[in-house]
Amino acid sequence: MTMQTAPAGIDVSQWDERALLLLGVLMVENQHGYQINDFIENRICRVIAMKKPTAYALLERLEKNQAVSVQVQQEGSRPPRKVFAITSLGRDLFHQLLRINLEQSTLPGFAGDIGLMFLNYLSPEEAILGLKERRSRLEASLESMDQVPPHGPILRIDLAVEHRRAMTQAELTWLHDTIARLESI
Amino acid sequence: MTMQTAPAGIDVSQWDERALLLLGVLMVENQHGYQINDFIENRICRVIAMKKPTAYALLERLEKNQAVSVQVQQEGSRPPRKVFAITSLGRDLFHQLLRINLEQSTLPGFAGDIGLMFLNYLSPEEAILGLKERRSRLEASLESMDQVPPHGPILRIDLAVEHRRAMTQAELTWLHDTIARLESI
DNA sequence: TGTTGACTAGTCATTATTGACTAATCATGG
DNA sequence: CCATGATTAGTCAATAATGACTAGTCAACA
Repeated sequence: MTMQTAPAGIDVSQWDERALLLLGVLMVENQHGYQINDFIENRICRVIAMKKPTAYALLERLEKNQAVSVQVQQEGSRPPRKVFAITSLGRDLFHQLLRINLEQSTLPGFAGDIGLMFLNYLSPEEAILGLKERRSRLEASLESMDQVPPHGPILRIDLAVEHRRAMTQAELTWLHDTIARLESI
Repeated sequence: MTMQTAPAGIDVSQWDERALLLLGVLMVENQHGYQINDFIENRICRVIAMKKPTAYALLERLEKNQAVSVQVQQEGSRPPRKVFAITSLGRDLFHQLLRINLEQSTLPGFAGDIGLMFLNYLSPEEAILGLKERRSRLEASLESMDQVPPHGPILRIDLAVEHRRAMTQAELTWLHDTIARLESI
Protein backbone atom coordinates (compact mmCIF):
# COMPACT_ATOMS: atom_id res chain seq x y z
CA MET A 1 0.00 0.00 0.00
CA THR A 2 3.00 2.28 -0.03
CA MET A 3 2.65 5.38 -2.12
CA GLN A 4 6.36 5.75 -2.66
CA THR A 5 7.47 5.71 -6.23
CA ALA A 6 10.90 4.47 -7.24
CA PRO A 7 13.42 7.29 -7.59
CA ALA A 8 12.54 7.40 -11.28
CA GLY A 9 15.75 7.35 -13.28
CA ILE A 10 15.66 5.23 -16.40
CA ASP A 11 14.45 1.66 -16.68
CA VAL A 12 17.68 -0.30 -16.80
CA SER A 13 16.18 -3.45 -18.30
CA GLN A 14 15.74 -2.10 -21.80
CA TRP A 15 19.41 -1.35 -22.38
CA ASP A 16 22.28 -3.62 -23.15
CA GLU A 17 26.05 -3.45 -23.45
CA ARG A 18 25.86 -1.33 -26.57
CA ALA A 19 24.19 1.42 -24.62
CA LEU A 20 26.84 0.97 -21.93
CA LEU A 21 29.50 1.42 -24.58
CA LEU A 22 28.00 4.61 -25.99
CA LEU A 23 27.44 6.11 -22.56
CA GLY A 24 30.96 5.07 -21.65
CA VAL A 25 32.63 6.88 -24.50
CA LEU A 26 30.56 9.96 -23.63
CA MET A 27 31.77 9.67 -20.03
CA VAL A 28 35.27 10.27 -21.33
CA GLU A 29 34.23 13.40 -23.18
CA ASN A 30 31.60 14.89 -25.46
CA GLN A 31 31.78 13.42 -28.91
CA HIS A 32 30.28 13.98 -32.32
CA GLY A 33 29.04 11.16 -34.49
CA TYR A 34 32.20 10.66 -36.44
CA GLN A 35 34.38 10.31 -33.35
CA ILE A 36 32.06 7.77 -31.78
CA ASN A 37 31.94 5.79 -34.93
CA ASP A 38 35.66 5.97 -35.46
CA PHE A 39 36.19 4.62 -31.97
CA ILE A 40 33.78 1.74 -32.52
CA GLU A 41 35.03 0.75 -35.95
CA ASN A 42 38.72 1.29 -35.46
CA ARG A 43 39.59 0.98 -31.78
CA ILE A 44 37.31 -1.71 -30.45
CA CYS A 45 36.02 -3.53 -33.51
CA ARG A 46 37.62 -6.63 -32.02
CA VAL A 47 35.52 -6.32 -28.87
CA ILE A 48 32.09 -5.49 -30.25
CA ALA A 49 30.52 -5.18 -33.67
CA MET A 50 28.17 -2.24 -34.09
CA LYS A 51 27.46 -0.42 -37.31
CA LYS A 52 27.11 3.29 -37.73
CA PRO A 53 23.34 3.45 -38.25
CA THR A 54 22.86 1.28 -35.18
CA ALA A 55 24.90 3.67 -33.10
CA TYR A 56 22.92 6.66 -34.34
CA ALA A 57 19.62 4.89 -33.64
CA LEU A 58 20.74 4.03 -30.11
CA LEU A 59 21.95 7.56 -29.45
CA GLU A 60 18.59 8.86 -30.60
CA ARG A 61 16.82 6.49 -28.22
CA LEU A 62 19.14 7.54 -25.41
CA GLU A 63 18.31 11.15 -26.17
CA LYS A 64 14.58 10.44 -26.00
CA ASN A 65 15.22 9.03 -22.53
CA GLN A 66 17.25 12.07 -21.54
CA ALA A 67 20.38 10.04 -20.99
CA VAL A 68 22.28 12.08 -23.56
CA SER A 69 21.79 15.54 -24.98
CA VAL A 70 22.42 16.53 -28.56
CA GLN A 71 23.56 19.88 -29.82
CA VAL A 72 24.05 20.75 -33.46
CA GLN A 73 27.30 22.58 -33.99
CA GLN A 74 28.62 24.33 -37.05
CA GLU A 75 32.36 24.73 -37.33
CA GLY A 76 33.40 27.08 -40.09
CA SER A 77 31.70 25.99 -43.24
CA ARG A 78 31.88 22.30 -42.43
CA PRO A 79 28.68 20.29 -42.49
CA PRO A 80 26.83 20.65 -39.19
CA ARG A 81 27.61 18.06 -36.53
CA LYS A 82 25.59 16.56 -33.75
CA VAL A 83 27.60 16.79 -30.57
CA PHE A 84 26.49 14.24 -28.01
CA ALA A 85 26.93 14.75 -24.28
CA ILE A 86 25.96 12.57 -21.36
CA THR A 87 23.45 13.97 -18.88
CA SER A 88 23.26 13.28 -15.17
CA LEU A 89 20.44 10.81 -15.79
CA GLY A 90 22.77 9.20 -18.29
CA ARG A 91 25.60 9.00 -15.76
CA ASP A 92 23.23 7.19 -13.41
CA LEU A 93 22.26 4.77 -16.13
CA PHE A 94 25.91 4.25 -17.03
CA HIS A 95 26.84 3.26 -13.50
CA GLN A 96 23.92 0.88 -13.15
CA LEU A 97 24.60 -0.74 -16.51
CA LEU A 98 28.26 -1.03 -15.64
CA ARG A 99 27.56 -2.89 -12.41
CA ILE A 100 25.11 -5.21 -14.12
CA ASN A 101 27.56 -5.88 -16.93
CA LEU A 102 30.39 -6.67 -14.55
CA GLU A 103 28.27 -9.12 -12.63
CA GLN A 104 26.76 -10.91 -15.57
CA SER A 105 28.27 -14.25 -16.46
CA THR A 106 26.53 -15.35 -19.63
CA LEU A 107 28.87 -16.58 -22.30
CA PRO A 108 27.81 -15.86 -25.86
CA GLY A 109 26.76 -18.53 -28.30
CA PHE A 110 29.66 -19.98 -30.26
CA ALA A 111 28.73 -20.23 -33.93
CA GLY A 112 31.32 -22.96 -34.35
CA ASP A 113 29.41 -25.25 -32.01
CA ILE A 114 26.75 -25.84 -34.63
CA GLY A 115 29.24 -27.54 -36.91
CA LEU A 116 30.50 -29.71 -34.07
CA MET A 117 27.00 -31.09 -33.57
CA PHE A 118 26.98 -32.41 -37.12
CA LEU A 119 30.52 -33.73 -37.18
CA ASN A 120 29.31 -37.26 -37.85
CA TYR A 121 28.02 -36.20 -41.24
CA LEU A 122 31.59 -35.86 -42.46
CA SER A 123 34.10 -38.63 -42.75
CA PRO A 124 36.54 -38.71 -39.80
CA GLU A 125 39.29 -37.54 -42.15
CA GLU A 126 37.30 -34.57 -43.38
CA ALA A 127 36.26 -33.65 -39.87
CA ILE A 128 39.82 -33.70 -38.60
CA LEU A 129 41.03 -31.69 -41.60
CA GLY A 130 38.36 -29.07 -40.95
CA LEU A 131 39.27 -28.73 -37.30
CA LYS A 132 42.96 -28.51 -38.14
CA GLU A 133 42.17 -25.65 -40.48
CA ARG A 134 40.23 -23.99 -37.68
CA ARG A 135 43.23 -24.41 -35.43
CA SER A 136 45.61 -22.84 -37.96
CA ARG A 137 43.42 -19.81 -38.41
CA LEU A 138 43.03 -19.43 -34.69
CA GLU A 139 46.80 -19.53 -34.19
CA ALA A 140 47.16 -16.81 -36.79
CA SER A 141 44.58 -14.61 -35.12
CA LEU A 142 46.23 -15.15 -31.76
CA GLU A 143 49.52 -13.90 -33.15
CA SER A 144 47.85 -10.87 -34.69
CA MET A 145 46.63 -9.93 -31.25
CA ASP A 146 50.16 -9.28 -30.11
CA GLN A 147 50.31 -5.93 -31.83
CA VAL A 148 47.83 -4.26 -29.53
CA PRO A 149 47.57 -0.57 -30.26
CA PRO A 150 48.43 1.56 -27.24
CA HIS A 151 45.62 3.12 -25.26
CA GLY A 152 44.95 6.00 -22.94
CA PRO A 153 44.88 5.80 -19.18
CA ILE A 154 41.10 5.91 -18.73
CA LEU A 155 39.82 2.93 -20.65
CA ARG A 156 40.94 -0.58 -19.79
CA ILE A 157 40.88 -1.79 -23.37
CA ASP A 158 43.86 -3.86 -22.36
CA LEU A 159 41.70 -5.93 -19.99
CA ALA A 160 39.20 -6.72 -22.74
CA VAL A 161 42.00 -7.65 -25.13
CA GLU A 162 43.72 -9.85 -22.56
CA HIS A 163 40.44 -11.56 -21.93
CA ARG A 164 39.99 -12.31 -25.60
CA ARG A 165 43.53 -13.58 -25.79
CA ALA A 166 42.89 -15.93 -22.86
CA MET A 167 39.70 -17.23 -24.41
CA THR A 168 41.39 -17.73 -27.77
CA GLN A 169 44.18 -19.64 -26.08
CA ALA A 170 41.60 -21.82 -24.32
CA GLU A 171 39.82 -22.49 -27.58
CA LEU A 172 43.13 -23.52 -29.10
CA THR A 173 43.86 -25.92 -26.26
CA TRP A 174 40.43 -27.47 -26.53
CA LEU A 175 40.82 -27.84 -30.28
CA HIS A 176 44.18 -29.51 -29.84
CA ASP A 177 42.79 -32.03 -27.37
CA THR A 178 39.73 -32.69 -29.45
CA ILE A 179 41.71 -33.28 -32.62
CA ALA A 180 43.95 -35.69 -30.74
CA ARG A 181 40.94 -37.49 -29.37
CA LEU A 182 39.35 -37.80 -32.80
CA GLU A 183 42.60 -39.02 -34.32
CA SER A 184 43.03 -41.72 -31.71
CA ILE A 185 39.85 -43.50 -32.82
CA MET B 1 36.97 -16.19 -71.86
CA THR B 2 35.59 -19.46 -70.57
CA MET B 3 31.91 -19.95 -71.09
CA GLN B 4 31.61 -22.40 -68.25
CA THR B 5 29.25 -21.45 -65.51
CA ALA B 6 29.75 -22.64 -61.97
CA PRO B 7 27.79 -25.80 -61.19
CA ALA B 8 25.02 -23.55 -59.90
CA GLY B 9 23.90 -24.86 -56.55
CA ILE B 10 23.13 -22.20 -53.96
CA ASP B 11 25.24 -19.20 -53.10
CA VAL B 12 26.85 -20.24 -49.83
CA SER B 13 27.74 -16.75 -48.70
CA GLN B 14 24.24 -15.68 -47.77
CA TRP B 15 23.73 -18.38 -45.14
CA ASP B 16 25.05 -18.72 -41.65
CA GLU B 17 25.12 -21.26 -38.87
CA ARG B 18 21.39 -20.97 -38.27
CA ALA B 19 20.73 -22.28 -41.76
CA LEU B 20 23.28 -25.01 -41.09
CA LEU B 21 21.36 -25.95 -37.97
CA LEU B 22 17.99 -26.14 -39.72
CA LEU B 23 19.38 -28.11 -42.63
CA GLY B 24 21.13 -30.35 -40.14
CA VAL B 25 18.02 -31.30 -38.22
CA LEU B 26 16.32 -31.99 -41.54
CA MET B 27 19.24 -34.26 -42.48
CA VAL B 28 18.26 -36.45 -39.54
CA GLU B 29 14.66 -36.72 -40.69
CA ASN B 30 11.73 -34.75 -42.03
CA GLN B 31 10.26 -32.49 -39.40
CA HIS B 32 7.27 -30.29 -38.91
CA GLY B 33 7.52 -26.87 -37.37
CA TYR B 34 6.80 -27.86 -33.85
CA GLN B 35 9.47 -30.55 -33.77
CA ILE B 36 12.10 -28.21 -35.14
CA ASN B 37 11.17 -25.57 -32.65
CA ASP B 38 11.06 -28.00 -29.76
CA PHE B 39 14.57 -29.13 -30.65
CA ILE B 40 15.87 -25.59 -30.81
CA GLU B 41 14.20 -24.35 -27.64
CA ASN B 42 14.61 -27.43 -25.48
CA ARG B 43 17.57 -29.47 -26.70
CA ILE B 44 20.11 -26.92 -27.83
CA CYS B 45 18.99 -23.64 -26.33
CA ARG B 46 22.37 -23.61 -24.57
CA VAL B 47 24.21 -23.74 -27.90
CA ILE B 48 22.28 -21.24 -30.00
CA ALA B 49 19.41 -18.83 -29.45
CA MET B 50 16.86 -18.70 -32.22
CA LYS B 51 13.21 -17.85 -31.80
CA LYS B 52 10.33 -19.58 -33.49
CA PRO B 53 9.43 -16.86 -35.99
CA THR B 54 13.07 -16.62 -37.00
CA ALA B 55 13.17 -20.32 -37.71
CA TYR B 56 10.00 -20.12 -39.80
CA ALA B 57 11.35 -17.15 -41.74
CA LEU B 58 14.61 -18.96 -42.45
CA LEU B 59 12.80 -22.12 -43.53
CA GLU B 60 10.72 -20.04 -45.89
CA ARG B 61 13.86 -18.52 -47.36
CA LEU B 62 15.42 -21.96 -47.68
CA GLU B 63 12.32 -23.11 -49.50
CA LYS B 64 12.52 -20.21 -51.94
CA ASN B 65 16.04 -21.38 -52.70
CA GLN B 66 14.91 -24.96 -53.15
CA ALA B 67 17.03 -26.19 -50.29
CA VAL B 68 14.00 -27.55 -48.48
CA SER B 69 10.54 -28.56 -49.62
CA VAL B 70 7.36 -27.98 -47.69
CA GLN B 71 4.27 -30.13 -47.71
CA VAL B 72 1.12 -29.36 -45.77
CA GLN B 73 -0.16 -32.44 -43.98
CA GLN B 74 -3.40 -33.02 -42.19
CA GLU B 75 -3.41 -35.73 -39.53
CA GLY B 76 -6.89 -36.64 -38.37
CA SER B 77 -8.62 -33.45 -37.34
CA ARG B 78 -5.49 -31.77 -36.00
CA PRO B 79 -4.54 -28.40 -37.38
CA PRO B 80 -2.63 -28.75 -40.65
CA ARG B 81 1.17 -28.95 -40.36
CA LYS B 82 3.93 -27.94 -42.65
CA VAL B 83 6.30 -30.84 -43.02
CA PHE B 84 9.78 -29.73 -44.05
CA ALA B 85 12.16 -31.97 -45.96
CA ILE B 86 15.66 -31.32 -47.23
CA THR B 87 16.22 -31.49 -50.97
CA SER B 88 19.32 -32.61 -52.80
CA LEU B 89 20.26 -28.97 -53.37
CA GLY B 90 19.82 -28.55 -49.63
CA ARG B 91 22.10 -31.50 -48.88
CA ASP B 92 24.76 -29.87 -51.04
CA LEU B 93 24.35 -26.61 -49.18
CA PHE B 94 24.47 -28.42 -45.85
CA HIS B 95 27.80 -30.06 -46.63
CA GLN B 96 29.34 -26.82 -47.84
CA LEU B 97 28.12 -24.89 -44.83
CA LEU B 98 29.34 -27.63 -42.52
CA ARG B 99 32.87 -27.52 -43.94
CA ILE B 100 32.96 -23.75 -43.74
CA ASN B 101 31.65 -23.79 -40.18
CA LEU B 102 34.21 -26.35 -39.06
CA GLU B 103 37.05 -24.34 -40.54
CA GLN B 104 35.99 -20.97 -39.24
CA SER B 105 37.78 -19.69 -36.19
CA THR B 106 36.07 -16.45 -35.29
CA LEU B 107 35.21 -16.18 -31.63
CA PRO B 108 32.04 -14.27 -30.80
CA GLY B 109 31.99 -10.91 -29.10
CA PHE B 110 31.86 -11.17 -25.33
CA ALA B 111 29.30 -8.76 -23.96
CA GLY B 112 31.14 -8.75 -20.63
CA ASP B 113 34.19 -7.17 -22.25
CA ILE B 114 32.42 -3.84 -22.52
CA GLY B 115 32.23 -3.54 -18.75
CA LEU B 116 35.90 -4.42 -18.40
CA MET B 117 36.81 -1.46 -20.57
CA PHE B 118 35.17 0.92 -18.11
CA LEU B 119 36.43 -0.73 -14.95
CA ASN B 120 38.23 2.44 -13.92
CA TYR B 121 34.93 4.23 -13.51
CA LEU B 122 34.22 2.13 -10.43
CA SER B 123 36.19 2.14 -7.23
CA PRO B 124 38.61 -0.80 -7.01
CA GLU B 125 36.41 -2.32 -4.30
CA GLU B 126 33.27 -2.11 -6.39
CA ALA B 127 35.05 -3.52 -9.42
CA ILE B 128 36.38 -6.48 -7.49
CA LEU B 129 32.98 -7.14 -5.93
CA GLY B 130 31.35 -7.11 -9.36
CA LEU B 131 33.85 -9.56 -10.80
CA LYS B 132 33.49 -11.84 -7.78
CA GLU B 133 29.77 -11.91 -8.37
CA ARG B 134 30.43 -12.78 -11.99
CA ARG B 135 32.66 -15.60 -10.83
CA SER B 136 30.01 -17.00 -8.47
CA ARG B 137 27.38 -17.04 -11.16
CA LEU B 138 29.74 -18.67 -13.60
CA GLU B 139 30.57 -21.40 -11.10
CA ALA B 140 26.87 -22.06 -10.67
CA SER B 141 26.30 -22.30 -14.41
CA LEU B 142 29.27 -24.63 -14.76
CA GLU B 143 27.76 -26.98 -12.20
CA SER B 144 24.40 -26.90 -13.94
CA MET B 145 26.12 -28.15 -17.09
CA ASP B 146 26.86 -31.44 -15.39
CA GLN B 147 23.36 -32.72 -15.89
CA VAL B 148 23.64 -33.01 -19.63
CA PRO B 149 20.58 -34.67 -21.10
CA PRO B 150 21.43 -37.81 -23.04
CA HIS B 151 21.44 -37.67 -26.81
CA GLY B 152 21.09 -39.91 -29.80
CA PRO B 153 23.94 -41.42 -31.78
CA ILE B 154 23.75 -39.10 -34.78
CA LEU B 155 24.27 -35.65 -33.34
CA ARG B 156 27.39 -34.77 -31.42
CA ILE B 157 25.65 -32.44 -29.01
CA ASP B 158 28.12 -33.73 -26.46
CA LEU B 159 30.99 -32.11 -28.36
CA ALA B 160 29.28 -28.73 -28.34
CA VAL B 161 28.49 -29.03 -24.64
CA GLU B 162 32.04 -30.11 -23.78
CA HIS B 163 33.30 -27.14 -25.74
CA ARG B 164 31.12 -24.76 -23.78
CA ARG B 165 32.22 -26.36 -20.56
CA ALA B 166 35.86 -25.89 -21.52
CA MET B 167 35.30 -22.25 -22.43
CA THR B 168 33.40 -21.60 -19.22
CA GLN B 169 36.22 -23.17 -17.23
CA ALA B 170 38.70 -20.96 -19.05
CA GLU B 171 36.63 -17.88 -18.32
CA LEU B 172 36.59 -18.88 -14.67
CA THR B 173 40.35 -19.27 -14.58
CA TRP B 174 40.85 -15.90 -16.21
CA LEU B 175 38.45 -14.27 -13.78
CA HIS B 176 40.26 -15.82 -10.86
CA ASP B 177 43.63 -14.53 -12.05
CA THR B 178 42.25 -11.10 -12.86
CA ILE B 179 40.58 -10.69 -9.50
CA ALA B 180 43.82 -11.69 -7.79
CA ARG B 181 45.73 -9.20 -9.90
CA LEU B 182 43.31 -6.39 -9.08
CA GLU B 183 43.39 -7.24 -5.39
CA SER B 184 47.16 -7.14 -5.27
CA ILE B 185 47.26 -3.45 -6.21
C1' DT C 1 42.82 25.60 -60.93
C1' DG C 2 40.98 21.11 -61.85
C1' DT C 3 41.20 16.40 -60.19
C1' DT C 4 41.73 12.82 -56.97
C1' DG C 5 41.35 10.63 -52.74
C1' DA C 6 40.60 10.85 -47.94
C1' DC C 7 37.75 12.78 -44.26
C1' DT C 8 33.39 14.20 -42.19
C1' DA C 9 28.42 13.42 -41.13
C1' DG C 10 24.60 11.44 -41.53
C1' DT C 11 20.12 9.18 -43.81
C1' DC C 12 17.09 5.70 -45.67
C1' DA C 13 15.04 1.71 -47.82
C1' DT C 14 15.37 -3.01 -47.07
C1' DT C 15 15.82 -6.99 -44.36
C1' DA C 16 15.92 -9.46 -40.01
C1' DT C 17 14.11 -10.54 -35.54
C1' DT C 18 10.87 -11.27 -32.07
C1' DG C 19 7.04 -10.46 -28.40
C1' DA C 20 2.56 -11.24 -28.35
C1' DC C 21 -1.18 -13.28 -30.22
C1' DT C 22 -4.71 -16.77 -32.24
C1' DA C 23 -6.67 -21.17 -32.32
C1' DA C 24 -7.36 -25.93 -32.35
C1' DT C 25 -6.55 -30.54 -29.88
C1' DC C 26 -5.69 -33.48 -26.03
C1' DA C 27 -5.37 -35.36 -21.20
C1' DT C 28 -6.83 -35.11 -16.54
C1' DG C 29 -9.64 -34.71 -12.60
C1' DG C 30 -13.88 -33.69 -10.40
C1' DC D 1 -19.54 -33.97 -19.29
C1' DC D 2 -17.17 -29.71 -18.29
C1' DA D 3 -13.14 -26.95 -16.87
C1' DT D 4 -8.27 -26.42 -16.81
C1' DG D 5 -3.85 -26.63 -18.35
C1' DA D 6 -0.53 -28.52 -21.49
C1' DT D 7 0.53 -29.37 -26.28
C1' DT D 8 0.50 -28.34 -31.16
C1' DA D 9 1.12 -25.02 -35.06
C1' DG D 10 1.73 -21.08 -36.75
C1' DT D 11 1.08 -15.72 -37.81
C1' DC D 12 1.72 -10.76 -37.55
C1' DA D 13 2.61 -6.09 -36.22
C1' DA D 14 6.31 -3.71 -34.35
C1' DT D 15 11.09 -3.07 -33.54
C1' DA D 16 15.99 -3.50 -34.64
C1' DA D 17 19.96 -3.68 -37.71
C1' DT D 18 22.52 -2.59 -41.66
C1' DG D 19 24.20 -2.10 -46.76
C1' DA D 20 24.19 1.34 -49.75
C1' DC D 21 23.77 5.89 -50.56
C1' DT D 22 24.16 11.23 -50.45
C1' DA D 23 26.78 15.22 -49.91
C1' DG D 24 29.91 18.58 -48.44
C1' DT D 25 35.10 19.71 -46.98
C1' DC D 26 39.96 19.46 -47.21
C1' DA D 27 44.81 18.70 -48.87
C1' DA D 28 48.02 17.94 -52.31
C1' DC D 29 49.68 17.74 -56.66
C1' DA D 30 49.97 18.44 -61.69
